[in-house]
Amino acid sequence: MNCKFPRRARIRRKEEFTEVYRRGSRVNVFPLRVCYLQRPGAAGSRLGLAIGKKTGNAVLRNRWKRAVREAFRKHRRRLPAPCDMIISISWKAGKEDITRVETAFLEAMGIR
RNA sequence: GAGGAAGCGCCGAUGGUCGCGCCGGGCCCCCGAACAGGCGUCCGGCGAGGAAAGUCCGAGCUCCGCAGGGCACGACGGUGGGUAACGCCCACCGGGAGCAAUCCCCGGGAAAGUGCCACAGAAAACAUACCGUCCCGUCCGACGGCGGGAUAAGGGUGAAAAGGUGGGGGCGGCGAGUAAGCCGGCUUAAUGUAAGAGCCCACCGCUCUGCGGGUGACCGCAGAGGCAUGGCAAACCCCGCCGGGAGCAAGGCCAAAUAGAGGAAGAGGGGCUGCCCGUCCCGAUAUAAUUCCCGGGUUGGCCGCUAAAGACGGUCGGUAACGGCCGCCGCAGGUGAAUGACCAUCGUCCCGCUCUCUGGAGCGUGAUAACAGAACUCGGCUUAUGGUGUUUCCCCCACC
RNA sequence: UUCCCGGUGGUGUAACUGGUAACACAGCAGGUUUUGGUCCUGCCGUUCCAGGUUCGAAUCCUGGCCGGGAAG
Repeated sequence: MNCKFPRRARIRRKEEFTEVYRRGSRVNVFPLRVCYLQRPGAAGSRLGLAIGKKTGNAVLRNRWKRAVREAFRKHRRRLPAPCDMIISISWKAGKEDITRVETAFLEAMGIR
């Protein structure tokens, strides 16, 4: 199973972010908020992170990013169709909810 | 053994699996070929902190038609060192706290000037006025009023009242006399009797002078002066000393894109922030310097970018901060922002059970921490913090 | 990155050049009233926090915390 997560699987440009936000669909599974856009024919799915200052201090924000990236990396190849997704964190989430990132990610993928 | 005070450190270790970024190398792809570059893959190396934080100081570095003077403005403030520099550090001095080790101090000037010191109090700063007391003169029948003078040993206040403590005596008369002695008896308190200053003496404090010590802040000793001139400069201020401005979005290069098109103000504008002088640049009746408004384009990549006044070890100088020399190491470089996840063993800790010589030992479950994440780079400061190791010192108790 | 301003009852504001923390509304309690309203009285404060200067700090100084704003 290929579980790599290279840099080109990241959304890094402003216009790509705005396109996903404008034309994408949304799914909320606590503590995650996912905005995604299907891209048929693409090489693979891509991930963008939008974690603002309300989430916590720099250490806490880094923990959230790492947890979300790890869940995406593990299950990237098992997604039904290639798509771009932007994941942010619910403002109600506390730091104890980081452990629920992977199950929430799988649930969001199953709904889709 | 108990308590305390200063430092100096460490942030779990080892192995494995998967993953990310950078560097070096191998293979493969693109290409006519090579370089550069890209993609994939493999191997090796490196990959957050003592505060990376707050952005409070000081620098390096880069640019600004050189940066010059004066006034403003701002920062600092015992002395001597250290340093690239500092508002930092070290040592010492002075003051304060503590039995002590030790800790704390925005620690210059209040007889250069201005101002403030509420309430209370006679008075809050020329010891003068005021109230009180006494004497004299005058008015009045008297109480008392007015004027002048004397008296400082009176005036409950207040944060602060002209340095503090202790002892002596104080005033008038006699006496040659400011000495002794004798007589009278002022104020307060009920009598006896005691106490009473700015007077005298002693000590401490203060000021001045001289001598000695120290680079200096300052200290020690001796003498003199009864010693009229509070506190606040984290009030204005004065003195000394320092400061050109902006900041890696600095600044430079490449690529891409668009139309240097329209309107208004305009004789001065800008280079240093407020002003004056000086100096430099652009411009002066227009196709005008410059400023503003509306509209259009790009919001990609590379350099700067990590070697640092660097770390570690030794040695020498210095009380120390630190410096000289020698050896050795080469230590994160992201850019919608990498440094992560899981497993095993060991270590540490909490809880439960069992054994026990009450020191501990074994087993099981759980946790592996608090504060916290580099963004051009250093030197500091400040703030946030859970454990833990170790060194030195002080005080108390017990024993030898 | 650079710079500026502010923080006072629950809310909105005062407090001169340091000297008793004041006002309005709201809330609560009591009184007046047959009841309600009006009216009267009382209560409600770590002056954002911690130090310092001072006899005395909301005010002055230093360091934090939080909020807001300006320029590029």
